[in-house]
Order: sequence, then C-alpha cells, then structure tokens
Amino acid sequence: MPYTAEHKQETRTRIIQSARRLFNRNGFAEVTIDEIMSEAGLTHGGFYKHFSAKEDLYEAAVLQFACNDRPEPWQAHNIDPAARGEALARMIVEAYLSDEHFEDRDRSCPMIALPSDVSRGNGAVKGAFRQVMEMMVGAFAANLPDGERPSRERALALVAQVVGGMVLARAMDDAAIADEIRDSTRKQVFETAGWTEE
Amino acid sequence: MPYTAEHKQETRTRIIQSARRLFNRNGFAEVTIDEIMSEAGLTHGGFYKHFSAKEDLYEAAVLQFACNDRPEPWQAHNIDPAARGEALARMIVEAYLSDEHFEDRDRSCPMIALPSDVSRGNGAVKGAFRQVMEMMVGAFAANLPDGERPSRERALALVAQVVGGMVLARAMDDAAIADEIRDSTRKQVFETAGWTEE
DNA sequence: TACAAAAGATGTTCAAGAACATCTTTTAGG
DNA sequence: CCTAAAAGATGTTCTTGAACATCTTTTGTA
Repeated sequence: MPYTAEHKQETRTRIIQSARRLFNRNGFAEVTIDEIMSEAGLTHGGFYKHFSAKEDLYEAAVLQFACNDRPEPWQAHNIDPAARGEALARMIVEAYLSDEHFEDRDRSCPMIALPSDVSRGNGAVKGAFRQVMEMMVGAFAANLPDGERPSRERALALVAQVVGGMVLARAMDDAAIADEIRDSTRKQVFETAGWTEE
Repeated sequence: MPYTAEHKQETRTRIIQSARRLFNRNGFAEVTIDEIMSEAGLTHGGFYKHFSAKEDLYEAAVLQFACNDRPEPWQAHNIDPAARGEALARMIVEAYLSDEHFEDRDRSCPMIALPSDVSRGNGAVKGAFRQVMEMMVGAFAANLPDGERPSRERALALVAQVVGGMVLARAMDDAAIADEIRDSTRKQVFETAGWTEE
C-alpha cells in the first residue's frame, strides 16, 4: 500500500486547516474546493479521496477547533496552562475577548466566525458546533465561583455574552465601536463574576 | 410618466421584504436574484430597475428592520407600546428572547440571522447593521435603571448578551439546548438588571 | 386617442464551481 | 527491482446564477 497512513492523515489535516481558515474568512458558500486544496498545496482532484462532499469538510473544519490539542496563539498568549479555578475562567474570558482573537479571523473560534452559516447547515455541522459550545460551557461551569444559580446556567449565559460581544464587534466597520462593544462586554462579565479589573 | 411613483415604491418594498425573508433564511450567497423576484411576484429582469447589484439589495434588506415603522409580530405580541422606562426595557428583552422571535426566522432581527454574512460584507452593509445595533442600544440606554457604569456601556453589554444567546440558540439542532441557552440568558439579564421573574 | 417613458418580462452571455472520470505518481511489500 | 494499490493530478460535464440587452406592457399626459 503506497503512501503511509500518517501521510494521508497529515494531508487530511492540512486540508482541514486550510478549510477552516477559508471558511472562517469567507463562509461556507463563498469558498471553493479548489481554493481549499490550493492552500493545502494540492489540486482539486484529490479532494474526494478525503471527503465525500464539501459539507463533510465543513463539519470537520468546525470540529477541528474542539479537537485541536494545541491552543491557538490567542489562547496561548492569554491563558496560563497552570491556572485553575476562577483565575482560569477569567483568563479564558480575557483570551476570548482579546485584541488578538478579534483580529485573528483565520484561527478564530467558529462560534464567532460561522454562527449564521451553521444555523443554515445540516445536522452534522450543527453537532460539531454544539461540541465547541459544550467544551467552552464545560470549562466555565467547572471554574466559575460558586453562586446561587446552577453553574451550567451561569456558564451558558457567560458563553452567550462573550460570543455575542465578539460577533457584534466583528460585524462593525468602525474599529472604535467594535472596541467599545468588547470593552462593555468584558466589564459586564467581570462585574457579574465579581472580578476586579487588572 | 407611466406607473406612479407609489407603484414603484411599493414594488421596491415588496422586493426588499422578499429579500429580507430569503436572506434571513439562507444567507447572502445562497439566495438568487431570481428567487427574490419570484417571491415578490416579479421576474428576474426587472431587478436592475430597482437595484444596481445584489449587494445593494442586501444593504436595503438589513436596513429595513431599522427603518420599519411597524413592529414585527414577535415585537407587537410582547411589547406594550404604552410602556416606558424599565418596564419597556424588560419587554424588549422578553420579545427578543421570545419563542416567537426564535421561531420566526423570516422576520428575525438581522443581528441574529446575518452576523457572519455581514462581517464578510462591504462597508455599506456593515453600516446598515450598525444602525440596527445602535437603535437597540439606544432603546436600552434610555430605559435601563440608573447604575454605576454609564448607561451606554451597560446597554451595549446587554445587546451583546441577548444577541449572543439567540445566535447560539439558532445554531443548535437540539431544541432543548436551544431553550436552555435562551433561558439562561434571560435569567442572567434579569439578575443583572435587578428584575424579578414573572 | 395617440404617444412616450418607465416598469417589467423575456432572452442571452459568460464565468464559476461541484462532482466525477480518468490519468500519473508514489511507495510499501514481495 | 518489480508490482499494485492508493494518493494525487488532469481533464470533463453540467448546472447555476449575476449581469445586461432587448422586447412588451402599462399608464400619465397632451
């Protein structure tokens, strides 16, 4: 059997990374298989050796963020891997709302880059999207300080808030307003959690 | 001059309504001019008598929500037009997070249906989107109870939260989780504002 | 009642792109 | 070093859709 299984896996990963980058930037419909394969250093013909349809790749691209073992730069630069508990939750919020994440559209969280696309997508894509959300909800639920309401409930609201802030900020063409939205979101989250700035 | 100016205006409005419905459901790229015109009871050829490009219509469709004088059903059924101040702000939140709004994709707020599309769009579309956001921010800023932080700041965070909750809920294929997200969002908003349920 | 100007319909062009069919290259195993 | 099986490249088909060009219909005005 020619080409090792690892070779194929690596190629597959390259395709998914290329796809994630392009989908994040341009959305599902505006990206062509040819573009994705070219960015991965391949030609369009090989695509169907890895995926049976464009939608399958879309699902894989969303899932990649949840299954990726190494953090994105905007995560690595803001989160101390040794942190635990409340300090960790706070760092996750700061990473998520950071300038770096705001600007890094290529490696952005799919919840920010693709929510409209996913809401029109098939069940598989939505399932992948849900996994991403549950991962983040789980991280918050496990690390939020105790409170009156259930931790999952508060974690869900927190995710909605930071996702909403980033989604709106990305849709602005005025950078000052985009910053204002992220700032206001961060302040509100901090107040709710009882954290103090700096 | 044949056809009255009102006739043309009415036709234009029909086109925009049809477009808004279809864009909300399927996104910018997945909708064809032919579909839009058919839904408006016209054929594709007449399109360019009203708009110079598909993107122009997109902008008009987003703006329509901000400029529409009569409220959508999901607004009318949840907001008492006589309400003022805090009671009004609360009703706006309830309408926004309502089952009816969640289900009414056709007449949904564009901030929920189209944020990913808009973030990839041109400046004109983003400008229209910003107008929608500023309208909602203004409504909250004017009607939120006094607090320590500036009302605009709190209004922005509130908009981010309800938009985020609805955007995430719409991207779920599991109705129970979608409801859970909206519920958690509403509870958090109420707690922050100091409102009590029921 | 004829006319003209604009709305709207019909028809055409051109390019893009998903899917797939068929070549060519690569490399593990004998 | 030969072979074959799979990866990947090249090439083809067929549909779709934006843009625009050119008809036809409508209706206010003279």
